Amino acid sequence: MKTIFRSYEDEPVAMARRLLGQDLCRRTRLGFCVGRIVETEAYLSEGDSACHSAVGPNRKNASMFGPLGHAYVYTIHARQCFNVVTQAADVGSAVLIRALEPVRGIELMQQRRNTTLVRDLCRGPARLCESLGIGREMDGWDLSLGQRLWIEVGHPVPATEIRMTRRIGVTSAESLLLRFFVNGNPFISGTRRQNAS
DNA sequence: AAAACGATCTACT
DNA sequence: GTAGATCGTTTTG
Repeated sequence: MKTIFRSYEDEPVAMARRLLGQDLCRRTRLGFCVGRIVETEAYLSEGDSACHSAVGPNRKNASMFGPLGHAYVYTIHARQCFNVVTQAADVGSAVLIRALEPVRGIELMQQRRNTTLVRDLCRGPARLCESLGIGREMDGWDLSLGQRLWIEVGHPVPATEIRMTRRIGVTSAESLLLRFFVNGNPFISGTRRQNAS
């Protein structure tokens, strides 16, 4: 299996940038799905009170402190969010995958999401998890195994096409938002509605 | 035991 | 743009 990772020992910001354009792959009994990563968000272990690891290790966020290069799957609003754990164990930083451009297994995604709108399949962290069938059972999963859930080299994104949103104090005084996305890509979140199918 | 809270999403105006 | 749904986890009484 090819991988973009020379090492998982990266700062979340560098990882958030490098993940753009890579393919998130998912295989289950139901079939094979692939989505190209077009939007990410870095969560730093220090100076960010919105980061789930800020409260210290607990049962829920344990995998965030676990081995690097593993998955951290979190439940919120009755939905799931998928993260890639970065840096060494015990640090507690990760990159949230916020949007994918559907590449393979679109029919299965449509089935899982119960919609035919391709644009709405993986636009948003919870939607992409539903499309790929990523649940809490994948929390802590080793992405380097190349089975069930992993990341492969996709279409690289030129640095000039990468945009960043940086905001401070969104949800609380010391929170930090570092969002990266492929400029102009129709599958990123926050863009207006588009035609069906 | 009940209420409040979220790294969200949908439907509706 | 915003109200309401959603449900596991945390907080409150």
